[in-house]
Amino acid sequence: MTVRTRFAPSPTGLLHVGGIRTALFAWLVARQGNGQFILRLEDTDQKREVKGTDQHIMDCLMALGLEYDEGPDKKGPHGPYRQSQRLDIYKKWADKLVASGRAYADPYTAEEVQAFRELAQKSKKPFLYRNHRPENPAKWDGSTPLRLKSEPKAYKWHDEVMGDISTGPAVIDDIILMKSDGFPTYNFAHIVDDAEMQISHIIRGQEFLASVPNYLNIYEALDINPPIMATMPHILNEHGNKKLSKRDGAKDLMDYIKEGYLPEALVSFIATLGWNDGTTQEVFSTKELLQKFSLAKVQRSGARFDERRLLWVNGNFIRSMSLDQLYEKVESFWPEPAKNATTIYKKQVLATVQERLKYYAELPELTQFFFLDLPLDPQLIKQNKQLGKLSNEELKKLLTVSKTELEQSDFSTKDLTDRLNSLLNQTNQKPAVLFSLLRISITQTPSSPGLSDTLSVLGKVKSLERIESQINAL
RNA sequence: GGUCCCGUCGUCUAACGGUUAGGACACCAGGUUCUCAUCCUGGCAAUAGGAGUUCGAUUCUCCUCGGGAUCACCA
Repeated sequence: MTVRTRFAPSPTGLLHVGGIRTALFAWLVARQGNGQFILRLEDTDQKREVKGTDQHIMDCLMALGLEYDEGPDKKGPHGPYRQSQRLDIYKKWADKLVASGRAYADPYTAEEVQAFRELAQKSKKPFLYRNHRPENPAKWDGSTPLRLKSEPKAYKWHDEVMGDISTGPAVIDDIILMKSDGFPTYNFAHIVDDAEMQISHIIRGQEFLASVPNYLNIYEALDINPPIMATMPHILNEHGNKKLSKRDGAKDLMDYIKEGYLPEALVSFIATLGWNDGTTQEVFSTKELLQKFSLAKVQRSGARFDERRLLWVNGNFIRSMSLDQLYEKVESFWPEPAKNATTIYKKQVLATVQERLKYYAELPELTQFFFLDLPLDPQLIKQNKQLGKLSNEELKKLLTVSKTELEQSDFSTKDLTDRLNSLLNQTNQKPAVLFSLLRISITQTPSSPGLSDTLSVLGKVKSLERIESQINAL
């Protein structure tokens, strides 16, 4: 069997972590099986469609490296890959069902159906349209909905993730296949498309699980063998009480890319949200995922989205890069004043912050003092536990002595370290006092890389200049 | 409400029916000549509850409770 999986989003909004995980797993299954991964846009609801989101979806997949073999912008043998361009195909299959007596025209208005529904709710019974099925429906002319003439029965089926599932006949109903606007419903369209496109595995979110028995009924009516099904549990928001959604503050996946999260880190994090290989491995490269992923080990319960863990994973990837690699990735994230700095200088700066960078967008905050003189902030000294106790005169004295000593340094890290040690002896001060004072004087920021590294990279002229400014300000 | 799925540290998770219930994130404490970070060491912290099967249950069964999904001319 040729493995063919698909990602079939509707272009009605931005893609977040939950949606992309379904795509990732489908992609992994396709690549593992040497098969194809297909992108299909399910744009059958013109009202809900949001312009531009189709492109956004494609951009997200590309950003994460989830390349698809067939899709709206990629030719394939089973196109087109937009449902709105396949209406004649659905019509053909619908006619087949009409001909075989398994579909009929819905004679009621939406209001009438709604009245049935409310009646059922009042008597605390589940609403079933088939209880109102007309005896002699008119011939379907496309101006009314087309409904499945269902055959209620119990179903048992296997889900690659959820295991064996069984339901009773009560969940089977005459669901709508074609809407009165000529578009198919999702329920019908995806079955037709998956068959036409020879999809082998349907990998999708939990929201569809309850509808599977109805789908099985359609598959039978159409005489199609259902594909393998795998249902992904939802990713929940950080409170664990709701499925992740944009409205709940779930970030658009592109936002993470823009903030400088690595695609590989996002992939690893998303994959391990509800999946693990059974060992204690916490971070996976895409290559490793291709070797180790399996639907059978996907968790059945929903996982919460915890951004702190993503932060850790991302930092992990950043630290594992070579300086040159990192330098390349970080190019567009430098602070404005770094524009005129040399490559060599920027690389030196980058080396000092590589281990404290969690995502690229932090770079300006972490490094700006290397590129411009920040305004003196007296609070930094005042609020320091040790320095706050000293008088301005004492501080001045310490800085002056330090300046004199550092003026003789060649500003190599080695020499700086030696001279800083010697200064500790000369002034009889603890590092917590002297080094803090120097660090604050030079960076004017609450936290920064180590002192000798910072001095060395910043250089003799700038360093002494800043110490001088601090002395004058006291 | 009906139906379906799920329930191990705060979070992500591991544990052929036999483990002092393990790891990771987060958090806390200590160390790495200063801060932040990294790294190292240590700490906190869980089988939702109750029956049953069994010599023995996180694991199997049932009930209760809790959470989620779904019940649209949305997907």
